Amino acid sequence: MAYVINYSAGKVNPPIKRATQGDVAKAAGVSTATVSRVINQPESVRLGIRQQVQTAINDLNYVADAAARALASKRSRCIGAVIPTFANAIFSDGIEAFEAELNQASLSLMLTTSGYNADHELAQVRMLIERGVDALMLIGLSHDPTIYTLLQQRNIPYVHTWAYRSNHPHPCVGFDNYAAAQHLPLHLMSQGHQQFAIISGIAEGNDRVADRLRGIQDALLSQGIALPAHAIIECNYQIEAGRIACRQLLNSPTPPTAILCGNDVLAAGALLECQASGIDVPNQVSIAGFDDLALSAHLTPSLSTVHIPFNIMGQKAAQYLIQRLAGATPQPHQKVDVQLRLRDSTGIPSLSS
Amino acid sequence: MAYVINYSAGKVNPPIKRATQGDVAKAAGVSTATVSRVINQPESVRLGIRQQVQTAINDLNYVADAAARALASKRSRCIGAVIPTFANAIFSDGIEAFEAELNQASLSLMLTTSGYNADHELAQVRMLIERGVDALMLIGLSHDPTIYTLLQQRNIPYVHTWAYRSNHPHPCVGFDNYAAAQHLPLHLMSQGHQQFAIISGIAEGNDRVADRLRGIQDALLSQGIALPAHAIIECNYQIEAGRIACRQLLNSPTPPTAILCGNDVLAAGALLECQASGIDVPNQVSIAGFDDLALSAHLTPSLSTVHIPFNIMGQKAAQYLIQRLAGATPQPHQKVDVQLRLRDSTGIPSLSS
DNA sequence: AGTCAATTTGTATGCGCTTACATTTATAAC
DNA sequence: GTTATAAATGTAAGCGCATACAAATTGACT
Repeated sequence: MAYVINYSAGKVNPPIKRATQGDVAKAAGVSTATVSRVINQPESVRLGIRQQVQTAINDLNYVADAAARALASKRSRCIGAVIPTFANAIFSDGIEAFEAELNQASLSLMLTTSGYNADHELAQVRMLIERGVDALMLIGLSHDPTIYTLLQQRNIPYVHTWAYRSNHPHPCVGFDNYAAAQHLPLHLMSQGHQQFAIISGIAEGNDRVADRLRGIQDALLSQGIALPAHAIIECNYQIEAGRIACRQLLNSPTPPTAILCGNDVLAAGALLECQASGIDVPNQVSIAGFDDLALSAHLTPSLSTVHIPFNIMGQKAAQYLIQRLAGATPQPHQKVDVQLRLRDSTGIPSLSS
Repeated sequence: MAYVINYSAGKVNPPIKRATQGDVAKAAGVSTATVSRVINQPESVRLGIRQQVQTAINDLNYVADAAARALASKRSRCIGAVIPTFANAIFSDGIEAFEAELNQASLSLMLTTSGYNADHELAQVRMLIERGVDALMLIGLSHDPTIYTLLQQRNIPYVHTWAYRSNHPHPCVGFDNYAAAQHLPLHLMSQGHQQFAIISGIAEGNDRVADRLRGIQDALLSQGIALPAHAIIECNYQIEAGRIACRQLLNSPTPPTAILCGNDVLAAGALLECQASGIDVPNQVSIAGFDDLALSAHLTPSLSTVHIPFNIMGQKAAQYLIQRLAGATPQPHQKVDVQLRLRDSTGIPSLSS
C-alpha cells in the first residue's frame, strides 16, 4: 500500500527573503536610522534623501516587519475589542464604524466575543492584553474588576461603549440606556395606555438590559403604574423567545394593551407572533422596541422604537482611544443622543378592555 | 485666562515593569531557554524543573511579550480575515464559529471589512499582511490577482470560504452556490409554477451572487423556461431594496407566480412588501429565499429557503488554516452540504393566472 | 570668513524572545 | 562499572526595528 506524500507541503513557494530596513538603507546610501525616520517621521528628513529612501523602498518592495516594530517601539498598533456576540446584527453598525475609524489611524482591530459571559470576557481580555493590544474597547459598564486591574497595571487605555453614565468610574462613550428606555412608556401612557407588560433581555450581569428595564419600570411608576412580576418576562435576544413571551403575555387573564420590549429583536418576535395568531397591532395591542434595527422599519406594522446612532457611537469610541494613545485627555464620558421613532406598531389603546 | 492642565495624563498609573523571561529564569534557577521551553514545548522539560518554572511564572505574574515572540519565532499567531460587511448578520454565524475555532488553537482573529469593494479588499489584505498575520481567510472566490501574488510571495496560507468549486485553483471551504440555488426553482417548477422572477444581489464582482443567479437561471432553463431581462432585478442586500424590487415585479403586466430571491434579506423584503400591500403569500405569489437567517423561520408566512450550515463552514475553514500552519496538507477543497427548507412562503401556483 | 545654534544624519545599543548548537545529565546495553 | 546513546539543559546569537546620543551639516548673523 503506497501513500502519495506531498513533499512540497508548505514549501511550494520558496519563501522569498523579504527586504529589510538594512537593505533599503544600503540601496539608498543612508543609515537604517534614516530609513526608520522616513517611515515614522518623514518631516524630519530632508526632502532629497527622503525621496531616495522612498525610491529604494518602492524598488525593493520593502514592508516593515510589524513584530520588530512592536518590539522596538512598544506599540502594536492593534486595538482589542470584546463584544458579546456577532449574532443579531445588534453590534454590526457600531463595530463597523469603530473599525473604520481605527483604520483611518492605521490601527487594526482584534475582535473577540464573550458570549455574554463575564468569565469568558475576562479570559478574552487576558488574551488581548497578552497579544499586546495598545487599547481596549468593552461593551457595557459592568465587568469583572480584574479587568481593570490588568488594564491599569499595564497602563492600557480602554473605553466602554453601548452605555453611558455621567458619573461612571470608567470612561464610557454611549447612550443612557435608562433614560432612552423611558421614551416609549411615557409616550404610550400619554396615549392612554394603562395595562403594560415588558419583554426584556436577561438583566442578570447585563447592565444595558438592566438599565433599560429599570428605565421602563420607573417611567411607569412615575405615573403610578407598578407592574406585577408576571407582566415582566426576561429572555434571550431571539425572535423565537420574543414570540413565546408575547404569547404568554397575551394569554394572561389581564392582557396588556401595550408591550414594551427591551430590544427590537424581541419586539420583532412579539410582532410576528401577533401576526401569526391574528392579533391586530396596534389596535389590540401596541408593541414597542428598542435599537431600531434595519428590519424594524419594514415590519408590518412598522415598529415604533428608539433609534440609536450606533455608527456615531462606534466612531466616537474609536476616537476616544485614538486620542488617548496620542497622549491627549479626551472627555471620558461622552453621550450620544437617541431618538424616538414612532411608527405603526403603537397607537391608542382599544376601548374594549 | 488659565487652563487646567492635567499633568497626569497617561501617567496616572506608573507603568509597572513587567516581569521578563529572564526574571523568571533567575527566580526558577534555570536558563531562559528552559523557560521558553516550558512555555512552548512543556514535554521537553523534566517535570520537576517544569514545575519550578511554572511556580516562578505564577509568582511573578509573567506574561510573554507577544511582539518579541513574534519577532523571534516569525509567527504572530494572528489570522486575518476580510469580510464584505458586518451588516445583515449574513456573516455572523460563520465568523463566530471561525473565531471560536481559532481561539481553540490560541490564534487570534484580525477582522476587517471590504465593503464589497475589490480595491478596498486588496488594501485590507495588504494591511493584514504587513501586520504579519500567519494566515488569511477571504470570502468568495473572485479576488484581485495581486492578493495571491502577495500571499504566495510570503508563503502565507489562505482559504476561501462561503463558496466551493471542486476545480477552483485556490483552496476553498464552503458550499456550491450554483447548485444550492437550484433547489428552490426545481421544487417550484415541480409544483407547477411557470411564471418566475428573480431578485438577486448585485452579481458584478460577486461570485457568490453570480453563481446563485446562474444556478437559478440554469435550473429554469432545464425545464425550458428562459427569463426575460425585466424579470430579473439586481439590488443590494437590503430589506428596502427587496421591497422595491418585489413591488416592481408584481406590477408588471405578467406578474410572476413565484419570486426567487438570492438571499433571505431580499426575500424578507419581498415578503414584507406583499404583507404591506395585501398580497397573499403563497396563494398569489410564492417567495423563496436563500441563507436561512434566524428571522426567516419566523416571518409570516415562514420563508422557504436554503439552509447553509455557516457554523460548520466557519469551523472547517479555520481548521483548514490551522492544519496548514501545523505543516499538514488538508484537503484544499471542502464542501459543506446545504439543505432545502420548505416552509409556508411557497406553494402551488394559483389558477387565476 | 568665523562663530554659534539649529537641524539633519549616523552609530550603536537593546527591545524580549526563540533556537541552533554545545554541554551536561540521565538511561540503556553490555 | 563502562561505554554508547538519548534526553535535558545551557550558551549565545540574532530576529528587524526604534531611538538615545554623538557627529556632521546647514544657516543666520557678525
